[in-house]
Amino acid sequence: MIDTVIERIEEFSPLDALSRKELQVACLGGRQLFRPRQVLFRPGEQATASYLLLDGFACRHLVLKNGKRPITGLLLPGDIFGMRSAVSQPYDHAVSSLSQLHAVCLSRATLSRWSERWPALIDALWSTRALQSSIQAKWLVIVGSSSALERLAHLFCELLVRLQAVGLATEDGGTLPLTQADLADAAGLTPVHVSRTLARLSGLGIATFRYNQLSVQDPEQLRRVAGFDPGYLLQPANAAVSQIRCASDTSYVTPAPEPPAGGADACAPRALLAKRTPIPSRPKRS
Amino acid sequence: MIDTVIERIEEFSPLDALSRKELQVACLGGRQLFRPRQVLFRPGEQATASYLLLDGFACRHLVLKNGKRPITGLLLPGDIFGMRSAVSQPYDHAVSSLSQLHAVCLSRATLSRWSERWPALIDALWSTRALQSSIQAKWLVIVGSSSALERLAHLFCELLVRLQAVGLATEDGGTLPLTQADLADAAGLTPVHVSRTLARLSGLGIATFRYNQLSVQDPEQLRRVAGFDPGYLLQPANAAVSQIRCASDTSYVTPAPEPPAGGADACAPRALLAKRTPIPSRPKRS
DNA sequence: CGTAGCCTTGACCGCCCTCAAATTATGTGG
DNA sequence: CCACATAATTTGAGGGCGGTCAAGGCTACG
Repeated sequence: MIDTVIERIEEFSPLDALSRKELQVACLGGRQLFRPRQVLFRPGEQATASYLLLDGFACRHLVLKNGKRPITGLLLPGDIFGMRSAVSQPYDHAVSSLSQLHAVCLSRATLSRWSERWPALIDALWSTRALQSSIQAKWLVIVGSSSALERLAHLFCELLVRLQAVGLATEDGGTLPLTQADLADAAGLTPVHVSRTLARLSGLGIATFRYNQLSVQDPEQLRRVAGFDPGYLLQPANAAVSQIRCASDTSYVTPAPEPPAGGADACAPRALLAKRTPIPSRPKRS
Repeated sequence: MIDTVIERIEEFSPLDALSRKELQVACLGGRQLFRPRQVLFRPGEQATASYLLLDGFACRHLVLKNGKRPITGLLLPGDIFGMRSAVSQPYDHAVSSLSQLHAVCLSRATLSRWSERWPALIDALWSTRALQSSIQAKWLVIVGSSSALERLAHLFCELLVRLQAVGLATEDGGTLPLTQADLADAAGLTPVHVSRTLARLSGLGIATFRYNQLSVQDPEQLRRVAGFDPGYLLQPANAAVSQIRCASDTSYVTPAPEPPAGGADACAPRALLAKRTPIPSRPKRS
């Protein structure tokens, strides 16, 4: 498992032999076991370390006063959490395990050491975090604009693609250590309605989810129902890095053909010139 | 307006006289006018500059095949957009004006120059961007777990706080250059239902929204209905900076009392020791 | 074999969507 | 200033999706 996880991380930023070795050692040494439904981070907490998930599922979530537990992100093997907090920012949400899981503890000291000696390693870790933000943006769109069937279908598509990246699924299915209540909280539905919707998905001959096993009978149909476009999951080469990297690191700001000097640049009012089609002011829905 | 916007930006990262001057000059020189409902950025596009909004509203949004136009973020005076794209990443959504607006064009060359000479300035700009991500996370929770009344109330609360930061509103109201259709797309509702819900908000004696004017009769009640907690809008001093800044910039990773050396750190399995209360496995819903 | 957790099923209902039409701003040219 | 067109909002009727409450079945595990 460790090796697949590392391979996946390398897809974000290539690692030389030494930094790969460093990561492997950390994985073997800092490994920890968590039981299901344990709270790993609380809101307001200042993390002293971040974690790299090796196996099992976790989630970012809130606990509201009305008892709801909205899940804002699912964490899968290969994902990292506690990164921002380990740097400086206190948590504004909670992280909890959904299944039993193994995670590697990366202390702030370790991160600090790595960032001096193997920046590519840190870049890769930040990139996986950036991907999580991208997923969150997609969730906002999905939850705000689609039906229960579409939401679950989309969630399944996403999870399968993410799990395939670490060899834990095919497009025909995989193991999802989630309850229907977890799916409900992630999709903004109730468990009861998740149950009914899963029954419908199954009845349509598209996919079944039982005993933590997702089996997709008709992958193409599943993607069509979900309106799934995997684009947001593809880490655009090194681009994901720059998304997070601070612009004051000039090595990432290509100096461009030299500014025309002076205060204000000769910046063409592109949008005004380009006279583009306006937004359809009130498009018909569905 | 320019001065209030700059003052607000300074709250994220203090500027010395020179960089403030630089920003002022840019604002005066690179200023551009956009008409309402113009597309400023398209998905897939590679921006050549980013923009600082001086007055008027804009939004980040998508246009789906079914005709829906989910709004994933509202851009207010003092907000910045095109920042990531100007650095490297192509856009994955669109940015459009909602009202007539003025924005300052900051070319990549300008950003590059600033990041060399006045990193604090760039930090401040990135911080405002980080705040937008934080808002997006909150929207995901709101859209996924609350009613139309709560969503609109929450949106109003948020907009008022954000506008107060640039002196464009009080807690009793302000001007929102938005249509009900815009509110609908931002809240994941239909315009028809927004109309009804606004009528209800007004009927309850809480707030009225007419002719682009939001008037809050009972601010306390509005916040209560919304379940509004402004915490996510407070830029935690300099913390927002680090949220984006790459950890490989070691000046932001406090070196800590020195690692115990060696590969794996003596990292206590905190969560296992701390035997915390598990997540309420299936809490009653409101 | 009993208990607890998870899932299913049914009945009921309310929120919100859809379609459609009327009404009220807003803007433009005469 | 009025006539007209367009956009925005309101209102009504009807219906479906998804929530709520509650009971019963299934699985796992001690």
